[in-house]
Amino acid sequence: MNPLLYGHNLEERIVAVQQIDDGTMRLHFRGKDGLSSRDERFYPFFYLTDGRYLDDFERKRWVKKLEGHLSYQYLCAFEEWPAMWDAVRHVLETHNRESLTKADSYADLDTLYLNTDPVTQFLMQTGRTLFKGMTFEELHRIQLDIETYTSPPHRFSNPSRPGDRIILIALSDNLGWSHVIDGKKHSEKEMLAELAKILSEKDPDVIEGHNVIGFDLSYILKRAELNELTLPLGRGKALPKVYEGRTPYGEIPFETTAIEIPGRQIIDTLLLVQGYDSVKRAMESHSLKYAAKYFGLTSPDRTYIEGDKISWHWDHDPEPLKAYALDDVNEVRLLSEHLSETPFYLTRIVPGNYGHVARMGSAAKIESLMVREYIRLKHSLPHPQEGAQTSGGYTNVFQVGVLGPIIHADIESLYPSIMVTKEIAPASDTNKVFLSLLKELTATRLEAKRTARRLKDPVKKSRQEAMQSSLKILINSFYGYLGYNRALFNDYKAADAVTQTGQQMLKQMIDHVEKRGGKVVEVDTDGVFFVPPEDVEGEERELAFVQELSDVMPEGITVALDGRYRKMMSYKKKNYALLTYDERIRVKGSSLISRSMERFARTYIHSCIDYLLNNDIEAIHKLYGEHREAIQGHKLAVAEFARVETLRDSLEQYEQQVATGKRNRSAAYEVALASGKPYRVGDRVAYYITGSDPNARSFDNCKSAEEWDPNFPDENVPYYLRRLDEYSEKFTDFFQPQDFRAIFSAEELFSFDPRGIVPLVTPVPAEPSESPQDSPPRQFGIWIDA
DNA sequence: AGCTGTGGCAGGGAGG
DNA sequence: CCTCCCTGCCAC
Repeated sequence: MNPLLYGHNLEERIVAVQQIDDGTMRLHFRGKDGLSSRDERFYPFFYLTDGRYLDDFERKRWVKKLEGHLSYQYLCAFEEWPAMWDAVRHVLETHNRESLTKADSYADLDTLYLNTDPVTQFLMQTGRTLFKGMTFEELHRIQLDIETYTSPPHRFSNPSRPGDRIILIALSDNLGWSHVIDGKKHSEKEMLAELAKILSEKDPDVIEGHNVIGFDLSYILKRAELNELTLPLGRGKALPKVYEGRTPYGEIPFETTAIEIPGRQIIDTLLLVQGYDSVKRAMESHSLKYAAKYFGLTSPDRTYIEGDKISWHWDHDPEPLKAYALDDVNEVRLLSEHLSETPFYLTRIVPGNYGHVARMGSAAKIESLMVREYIRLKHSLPHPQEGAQTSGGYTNVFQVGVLGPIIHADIESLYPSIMVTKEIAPASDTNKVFLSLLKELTATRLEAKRTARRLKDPVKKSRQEAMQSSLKILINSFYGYLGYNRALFNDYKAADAVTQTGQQMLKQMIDHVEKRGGKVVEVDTDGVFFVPPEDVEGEERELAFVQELSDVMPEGITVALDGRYRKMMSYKKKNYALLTYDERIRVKGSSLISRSMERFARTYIHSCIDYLLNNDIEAIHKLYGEHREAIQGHKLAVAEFARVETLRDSLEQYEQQVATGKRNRSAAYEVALASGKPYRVGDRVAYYITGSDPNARSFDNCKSAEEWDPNFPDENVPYYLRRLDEYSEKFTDFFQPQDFRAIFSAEELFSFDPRGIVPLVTPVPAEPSESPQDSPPRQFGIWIDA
């Protein structure tokens, strides 16, 4: 077993655990051959925290005291203050000095570690340890959703408000069981006791729900407290642990609450959806209903009840509520199956339990791997570097217009490959763990990829696929970790070396394509779009050409064919569209496709691109005319022309910042304020522009989309016509000026003649390159450990 | 409270 | 009109 990837050994499986007096764990394993074996092992890893048990003042004091390589992260791991102080005192006494410096032995800390309660430690770790060797299907997962009563006129239920309470608890599991605890038949206290009883009998490994941490569990625990009931929801009747986050303004305790239930893992599908969308950025909302639809998990006869109708239903027509709640837990189960397999398999590798790994970011995962190995080596940890990274990927556009055929060649895993081949690693990583980890994870990924290809069984195949794709994300984060200002092992010079090398390699690829007679259209970071030389025709020759590119690259760097396209519309850097050989269109870039645009604009631009790539100029002219007419004739529904924005700050904060001149007025906030409704951070506001001035300032001519009345449409027609023209102007560079004017004009169709209009191709002149001494030196802020 | 990085486009508003 | 700054969203 490779110690770096401790826990990844699938040959063994822990079947039982026993605590020995001195705190050592006795773990019982069963080998793959089915034979039992026994191993006594000191429990090797603790729960790494970010020092939340230390207040800032104390932490800084220790950071200062333990200069250079420090141990504070290790010491912070102790749950209780007294235990930590004992540890510090003991270490200092043993070493007979006032402070720890470099590379002190941690032998003594092993002894101190015994001071923490091993059972608690173990239960915290069950996700990582007991689940090792298990498959996702073997987990017993229970889904939970509560419905609450809200006393009118409030919009959100509040567990502390008289009259508000839990009215239904819906449960289901992955074995086909489901149940509703009915608030009409039981008092709230009985409902909560029933929940504890069911959890104890069913004894699930995992509790799942959408916003289950932020809402359901918080609400349940608060109501239990008010009902003076202790809720043994954990294994061995352990009580849930609640960590109230310290918010500076002390509001909305829901959002900062962390909950742990010993022996069980909590999976919040809201967090999984947010994590998924933070990479993809394609979802309009992170609600359960939207996410279920987005992933195609909704059943056709599902019951929907609006949040503000729940209390009404409870009073007048309670039956549909049960169906609704059961549909919710059903969707949670499917959503979780879709998104939690990845973090589940990562718990084999990353220290931390399943619930924790599901919430961890990439940098936290890498850091925990690094720290675990340093502790295993009994070596101290470095302090984060001050400063900032100064460079990134190379991006350029060489041709604007419609071109084809197109090859997209990209360098496979550019940054990880550079780090491995050029041995770029943090300078502070004296034990050379970083690169070993990177290489080991890459090898593990390739193995999973090979296995996935080999397997026939779709379930096993998809498991390997989930494993390899989760490793890919982790591997790609190693570069980001180098430039992360809070990383213990960050190294900005190393990060810059990686991007600089990447730039060189991309330019090398561009040069070679041009040398061979290809026409480079657009490049970004690790890939090149180009029209191949004339002699390169057909897929086979294109592949051979890409192989040629690969051969001129340095050892260890591979170029692959990422895609081949009939045509490409090159617009600006990071903004383009592709026409595939099976006639599909792919649009990329914030100026061509963005959620901040009006919906009519998104479809309009998409259609224009479609017609442009298919050389149907007449259709563009027609489309433009139709849109003009629709706007002028008030034929668009409000959803088509409304803008939807997310409120990122509270209304109070917005008003205060506007009053002090720190911020401009903005339409979304003005609409929210005018509505008088209790908007909260994260709520989305849909609004449109009124009046008749095409250049109206949006913040004093805006109205909520809900107020729009199709019988008395008051949207600002000149304004929306101007928007249409602005969107049309994106296509200026694709035509001769007179052609452009003819296409995007309101003239009748019969007077428009598309013959002879051909989309242009324009080479982009090279930007004047800045000589380094001309640019002012980059200013660095003062580093503050917040 | 928790957070992987840089590069790039566009829109709104304020002020010259 | 232009420039600057800020924010949002997106590509990799």
